[in-house]
Amino acid sequence: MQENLFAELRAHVVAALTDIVPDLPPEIAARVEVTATKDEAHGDMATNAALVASKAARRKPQEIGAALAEKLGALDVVTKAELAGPGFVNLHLAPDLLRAQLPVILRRGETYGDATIGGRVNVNVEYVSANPTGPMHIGHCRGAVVGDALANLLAKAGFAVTKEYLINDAGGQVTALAWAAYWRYLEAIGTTLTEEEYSAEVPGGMQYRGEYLIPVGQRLAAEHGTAFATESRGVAAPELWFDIVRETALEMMMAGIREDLDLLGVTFDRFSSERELVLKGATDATIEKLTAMGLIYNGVLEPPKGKLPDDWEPREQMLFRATRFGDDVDRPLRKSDGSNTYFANDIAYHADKIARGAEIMIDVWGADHGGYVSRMQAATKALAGEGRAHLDVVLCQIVKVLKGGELVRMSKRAGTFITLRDLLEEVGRDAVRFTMLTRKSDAQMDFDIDQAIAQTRENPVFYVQYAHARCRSVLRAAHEQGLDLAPESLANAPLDSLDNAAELTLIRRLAAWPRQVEQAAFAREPHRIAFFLYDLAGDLHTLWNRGRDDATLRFLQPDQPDATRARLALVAATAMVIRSGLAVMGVTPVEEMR
RNA sequence: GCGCCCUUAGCUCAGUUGGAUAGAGCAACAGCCUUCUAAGCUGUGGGUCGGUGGUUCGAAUCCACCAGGGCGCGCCA
Repeated sequence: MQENLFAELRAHVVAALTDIVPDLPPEIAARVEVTATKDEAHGDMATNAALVASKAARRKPQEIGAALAEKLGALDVVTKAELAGPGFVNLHLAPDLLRAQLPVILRRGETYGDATIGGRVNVNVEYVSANPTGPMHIGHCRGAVVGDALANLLAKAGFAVTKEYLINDAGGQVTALAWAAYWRYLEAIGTTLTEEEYSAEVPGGMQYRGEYLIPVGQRLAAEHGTAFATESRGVAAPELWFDIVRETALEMMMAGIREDLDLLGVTFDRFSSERELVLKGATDATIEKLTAMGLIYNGVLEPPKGKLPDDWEPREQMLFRATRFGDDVDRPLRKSDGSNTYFANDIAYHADKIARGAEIMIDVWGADHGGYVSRMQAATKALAGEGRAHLDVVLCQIVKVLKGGELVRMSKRAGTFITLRDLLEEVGRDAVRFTMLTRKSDAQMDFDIDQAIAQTRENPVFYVQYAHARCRSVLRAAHEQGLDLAPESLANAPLDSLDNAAELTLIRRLAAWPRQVEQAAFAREPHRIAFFLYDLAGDLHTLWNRGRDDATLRFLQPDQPDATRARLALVAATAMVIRSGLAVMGVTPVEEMR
């Protein structure tokens, strides 16, 4: 008995097909699929084996299918196999085979569904990587949840996963942060400057005017008094204060971000610092390496088509030959002042990941970075050589927040944007995480606050949580009646009495969980777990409601201890799979609804 | 102008990687509460999968072109 019923049946199908077509090429055998049927009238599973083998065997699909149906129909585990449509073979499984999944689930617990397709390959999942210039807002939230769930999913599928966050603490925005924090410092020590007078003294003008930097200024004032200002409490020479102000601001911003991540339940194995890499000389070393490979040259880029930037002028720059790896244009590595671009540092960072052993890198980015994908992939191809380490990018489209049917406006200026913390306080962690996974990440999403906290079927969070709570409620009631609920005890229960259609539908769904994990991991689409759980919850609720019309279908049947134990096994297994799925999503299962 | 993403029921969205008669929730319509079990349940109606061609046994899915929406396009990160 295999844990994955689909894999088990597929093995039977491939064996039978090999008998019928002895010289079947392996690449054809690899295309054989065993899938769940859409329509239960078509049986439990269907295979495309005859269709994919037809061409290689030079025989009609129907002919191979008929032979296949005959062989498969003779198996103990198959009650009926029939040729259908253009050459599918539909399999009706022995109910015993389906029921036998329950003891497997109960014994495996939450590890049921763990897959091996990852082969312990090292995967580095990088997500969030919000600039440490302010609190996390809702735009970061989706990437955080998607990245975290994807990493969990890949781990469950058998990959060796590292969750990583890159702190962008090297660029010009950190300089801007320091100047903004310095303003709050001047305020804290009672400067007579106005904000606009100050801003005029800041190179490029002051950014980051949100109130969240006030505590930074207060701490600087508390620790350093007026030492960082002129005697008249004006702007002192940056040499005097800049490094300390920058460090203090960075430290406090990162502490806030880590708190936010913690509230969201998002965890990392590693925080990498861009500045540390730069100080180590990683960027220069990477540029040297690429130069040695003949991939760096100095040249002038064509101006972009369409509307020109106002200050466009042709300029010679150090360029990376991204076009050699499929990108549209070669990409600059140095700014005109000779400093490195962010792209250059990012190449060095990905080289660092490869050096640390990453075989697959997955970056979760916002959609506004979509134009950056092909150049980064070009760079990793250049660094890793064809075939080895490679980069996948998951783009998360923007999230619009709705409340009371109205769009909640977000402006990053003046701190009017919704922070992640605001959202968590209003909706709660579990609802935020689940809701963020109810769309595929490359589709735009409307986050409806009212719906996320509604207690109706429209709200998938509630619906799935409620299913779990109902299972637990039945198990609690059984426990109070003195029934033995130990997994091993339930696993040994006689299960023949589980023969109602709604019960078998639920078991089929449970049996599909391992395959669902594999496919979601393969596609790098954690949202599929949310949809699976929603369907599973629906099956459980349907069965529950059947008990309203037909009391013999209720879970606890005082006069029938064997039937009760069988149903408790089903309920316990259902709760187990829901927990297992919620664990991937990072959502807490609830024991009861309040 | 170019590149990437999106377009599926009145609305919000799935769609098992190319499979059978395209699914769910909401809304609409028709039934159902002295319940371990109505913070609902059961059923019905509703579709040219944005459009046009192509690839093949077979297309919502792959390719080309077109239309609409979003994002991006040298010295921001």
